Amino acid sequence: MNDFTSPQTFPVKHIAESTVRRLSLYLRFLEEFEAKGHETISSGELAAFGGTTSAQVRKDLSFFGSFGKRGLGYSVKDLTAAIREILGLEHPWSVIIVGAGKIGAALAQYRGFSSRGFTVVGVYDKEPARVGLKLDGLVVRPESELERDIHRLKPQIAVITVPAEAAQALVDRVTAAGIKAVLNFAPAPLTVPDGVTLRAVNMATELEILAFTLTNGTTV
Amino acid sequence: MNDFTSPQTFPVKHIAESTVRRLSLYLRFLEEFEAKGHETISSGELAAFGGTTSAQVRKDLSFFGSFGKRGLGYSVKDLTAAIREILGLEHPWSVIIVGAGKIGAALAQYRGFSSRGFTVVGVYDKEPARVGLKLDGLVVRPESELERDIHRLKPQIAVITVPAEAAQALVDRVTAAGIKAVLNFAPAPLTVPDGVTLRAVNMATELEILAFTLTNGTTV
DNA sequence: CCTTGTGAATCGTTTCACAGCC
DNA sequence: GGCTGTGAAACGATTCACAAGG
Repeated sequence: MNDFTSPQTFPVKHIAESTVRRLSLYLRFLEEFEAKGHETISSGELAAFGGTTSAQVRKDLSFFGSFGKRGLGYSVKDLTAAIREILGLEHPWSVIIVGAGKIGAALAQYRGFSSRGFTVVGVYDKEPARVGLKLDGLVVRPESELERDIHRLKPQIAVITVPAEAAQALVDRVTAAGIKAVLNFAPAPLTVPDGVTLRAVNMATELEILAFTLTNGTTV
Repeated sequence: MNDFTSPQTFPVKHIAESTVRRLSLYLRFLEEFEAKGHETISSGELAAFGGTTSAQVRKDLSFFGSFGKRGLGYSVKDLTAAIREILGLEHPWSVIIVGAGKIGAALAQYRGFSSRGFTVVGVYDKEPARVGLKLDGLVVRPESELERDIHRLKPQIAVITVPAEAAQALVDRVTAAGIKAVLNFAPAPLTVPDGVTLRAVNMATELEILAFTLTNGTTV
């Protein structure tokens, strides 16, 4: 299914979010597997880890090419490289964090980002009391510097960790300044201009889904 | 479709997670709408807020009963109450947080939980340096007290915010002690016994989905 | 013989469209 | 006339099952 000349161009139309989420999971497992010195892996082993089926694993990969050998499985090394490339992790991404409250500060210092190629290049807050605080080598900067810094450092991704009321105005500012993707932790639904990607993580919603499941038996 | 005698029993078989997630979103909007003094709302207004369609809103609600009046819309007050009941938010839930690192501490102090009926009744860490720290009125307790406290306070939900390596062992302990739902923030896939619900939030995966979208154009 | 890659079948979710009711 | 509630149609994702290839 893949174009035989250039393994790095993926002729993709539309990929389901669930597929991308699983690829991210497979990648994590492949890295562990590689660290343990294993050379090959089958779709079944990958599936066991991801809580899915071998057919699902093969289908997920088939959207992007054929990476395995029949009868043998996949080269751990090659598949790791292929998935990193599919996900766009071959080059690092620059991230700014807008809001240096508890969650913003926690994310700024979170090791899991840098270890996967996401570099936090700036943390911003409007509170003078927080500006200047050191978070793991980064100094919190005033929100007034946002536009200047975005033009200078060209980060692609903004993580929004301000209170709900302030979120939309800040998203408007960072997207106007050139940010192309937004990860929203504020409990408010945001809108972004065309061409900008938006994802939201809502802690309260996650707990509410648990509450629903607890009260309605084994549903969901 | 609803049983006419008791509005609080919902004869539900299987509800999609996406439906529950949207209900949580509708509830947030309804509360805002109520605060603004509006008395009724249509499925179209609710849809505009949730980024969905009026048919979707009506279908979501139809799984649980009929709450509106044809030609008129929904009573904001009644629909708010109905969704709170559907989600199981009529009574408060007790939550423990396992791991008092950056993210655990941030969640322990997060207002968005308590304001929606989730009460954090304990925060635990194994590091002696963190035990005794005060987080917004809660004192970090030693992990060794987990079982005793779960038996005593009967929390239903555990939020796991320890490093990946430690996560499975702690989930085993809290589920053995009686926890029925787990929200996992550790970047490790966990397994839970039958009858226990598990959800995972992975910050790195969220960024990776953004990276995929950025590198693959308007896909996902 | 084992495991991949993939059309075809199945299953689940969303959208359509309209009858029913305020 | 306007909006809900809901079967039916359309769409999308997952699972099946098997041909192809090491």
